[in-house]
Amino acid sequence: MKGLETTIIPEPSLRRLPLYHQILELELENNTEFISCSKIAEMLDFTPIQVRKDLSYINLIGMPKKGYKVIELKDEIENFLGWNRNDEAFLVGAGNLGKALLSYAKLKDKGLTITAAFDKNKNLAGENFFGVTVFDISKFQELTYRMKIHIGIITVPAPEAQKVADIMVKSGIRGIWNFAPSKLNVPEKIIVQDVNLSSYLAVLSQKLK
Amino acid sequence: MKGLETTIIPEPSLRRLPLYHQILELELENNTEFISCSKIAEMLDFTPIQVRKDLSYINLIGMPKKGYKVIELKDEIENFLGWNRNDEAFLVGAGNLGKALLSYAKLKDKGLTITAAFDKNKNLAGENFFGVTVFDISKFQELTYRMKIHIGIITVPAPEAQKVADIMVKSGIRGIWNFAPSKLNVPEKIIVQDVNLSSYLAVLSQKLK
DNA sequence: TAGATTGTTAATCGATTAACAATC
DNA sequence: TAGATTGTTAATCGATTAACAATC
Repeated sequence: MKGLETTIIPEPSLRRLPLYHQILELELENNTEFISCSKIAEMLDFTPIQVRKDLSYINLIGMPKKGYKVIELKDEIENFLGWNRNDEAFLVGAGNLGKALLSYAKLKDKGLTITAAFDKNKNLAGENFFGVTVFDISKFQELTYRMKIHIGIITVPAPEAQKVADIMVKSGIRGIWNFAPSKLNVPEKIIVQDVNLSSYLAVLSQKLK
Repeated sequence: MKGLETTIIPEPSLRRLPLYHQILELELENNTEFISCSKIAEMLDFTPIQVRKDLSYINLIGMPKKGYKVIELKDEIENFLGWNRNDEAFLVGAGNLGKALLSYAKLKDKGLTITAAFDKNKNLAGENFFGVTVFDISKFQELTYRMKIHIGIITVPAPEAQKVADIMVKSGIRGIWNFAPSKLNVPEKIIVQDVNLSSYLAVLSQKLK
């Protein structure tokens, strides 16, 4: 039994864990057995100290002089991130961006399976993209209840995002992954994760100057 | 003439500016004339202090008791972010994600126009998506030189991203917006902006627990 | 053994938050 | 005028970096 007191991981560290995982997958393909923080850092242009600190939030001991066993560290990160559990999500907006996400098979390896897509365009209902069936948006609530889904993905244009969010909230969705460039108005208890391309673009342009 | 000493904006503040801009566009549609930091903060679930601090990096004075003129603040943010200049970019990878970006008309309002797309699939050469022509990847270098492009967007699958980055570097691209979940190996002087979905997903899952 | 690397505590740095004078 | 809000300087908080003992 572990202590009750668990240091919670800072968000910046949490965001870096998937990057470490990606490196570990590459190294595993090369049959590397051990990897050190310095090696990981070098590959990602981070500092070794930062990598070591980040990994300290994970339940794993490395070996002095050798580093971490690649397979163990990879598994432990997956474990920490919950990538071996499998969450199901519903996606709303079967346009190009929606289809891009549906086609992205790697999501499954990261614990997320999109089990159905929805769209307001009735012509799309019944279509199948990358093995995922599209339903009319009117079916969202019923199916969410029936399949006990609690993650929703929004890939509709900005002006429709709020309407979709309202439907999701009403249907009992607890977490929303929002790809529309709109600030969603939802009850406090709903988790919203925004992917805002404009912010990236602002940083890129600034750095280019 | 301004002083030589300009306080540079912290990256977190820079990333928030586009969010403020979005709010201002909404308010402008509503014909709101003035807006205060508190109002902006309330709409985005930020603190008023943070908004005020962020806006202080921008060259604009507000009016005590009233706030900022919506139109002025909007223009000044656009100016600060360089959204009235227009940069041209080439996109490589005309799959679903690539098409999603090509269809996203709002990019133009943010100073970025994608003027051509490239793909290694020769069947796509000559196709036109949302007004943008697709060329074979072999044409990338020549067209980049000729059109003096210095921003590249990578929307190919992970295993091909490095190859594309190499072509971009060789062609004189200075900034890369990378949507592939791979760490790119490029010379130090090249700016890379990664959009890593796994990091978002990690944060969302963590918060849901 | 010597040396490299981990794990962890302490120091530093930078962003966020607070405080408050200036102003309309 | 009183009160709300800006603009800016100071205090706080948290993440990053440094330092160093422990270990194989």
